[in-house]
Amino acid sequence: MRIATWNINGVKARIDTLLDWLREASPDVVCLQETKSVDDGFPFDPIEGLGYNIAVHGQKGFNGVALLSKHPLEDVQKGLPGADGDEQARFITGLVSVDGSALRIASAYMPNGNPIGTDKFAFKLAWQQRLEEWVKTQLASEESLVVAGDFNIIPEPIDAKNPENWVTDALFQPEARVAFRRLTGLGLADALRAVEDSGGVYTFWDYQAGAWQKNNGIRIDHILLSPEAADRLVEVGVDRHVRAWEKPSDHVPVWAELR
DNA sequence: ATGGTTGAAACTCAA
Repeated sequence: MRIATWNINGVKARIDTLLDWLREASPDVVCLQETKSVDDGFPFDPIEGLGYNIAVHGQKGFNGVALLSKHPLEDVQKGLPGADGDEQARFITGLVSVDGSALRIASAYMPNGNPIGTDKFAFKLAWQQRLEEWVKTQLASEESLVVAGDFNIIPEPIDAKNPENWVTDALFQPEARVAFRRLTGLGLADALRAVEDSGGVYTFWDYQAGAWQKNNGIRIDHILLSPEAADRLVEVGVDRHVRAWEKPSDHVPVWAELR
């Protein structure tokens, strides 16, 4: 079964691109981020037409996450626990059942956190802490777990074409990277790093300053797997060709094939 | 150092 994550940067503006990619890649489950749509405006019909069940957690203008699944989607939960009054739609999980075995899948859109030294960066660190607590709870249960999404974290210097350009950016701050490393320390495998030599593999290229043309990219979209899920991992990929399509998102899909 | 681009929705913000 193939599980993918993609920061789509506006699901309504990107619907034709999304449908083209769904037809091409035919993933079983897709975690979307930055849908930038209220739930009522989400383009359910054309996606359902390709055989997907859909769960959405949107808000007006910004953020927004969704799960698409060719298999039954149960026990959907919206929002990341741990902070009263957090209205930002950045987290949705569901239980996907295939052949009698269940997999807990989360679509996560971690705060960007720029600029550093502001309440935005503090919110990012707090959100990472809340995600860690949620993961700990899940790992204590019997379910296999996949946390996929835009983590807005460059884990290591090899995950950026020009790491020196990111030293003052929230995506490359030591505190945020350490928080990401705590997730892998809990036993979650960074799928791409586990299977491939992931140096020089990027998932995001800025729209500005010809970043794509210069391959000035970063790897910030990740698929994290619990030990039982990692045992089933057979292949990982980044669909970088999608970045060259017309009207692309600034992110490309990342996927993992599980037995 | 600055400016470079995009989406959503409102004439600016977040990324």
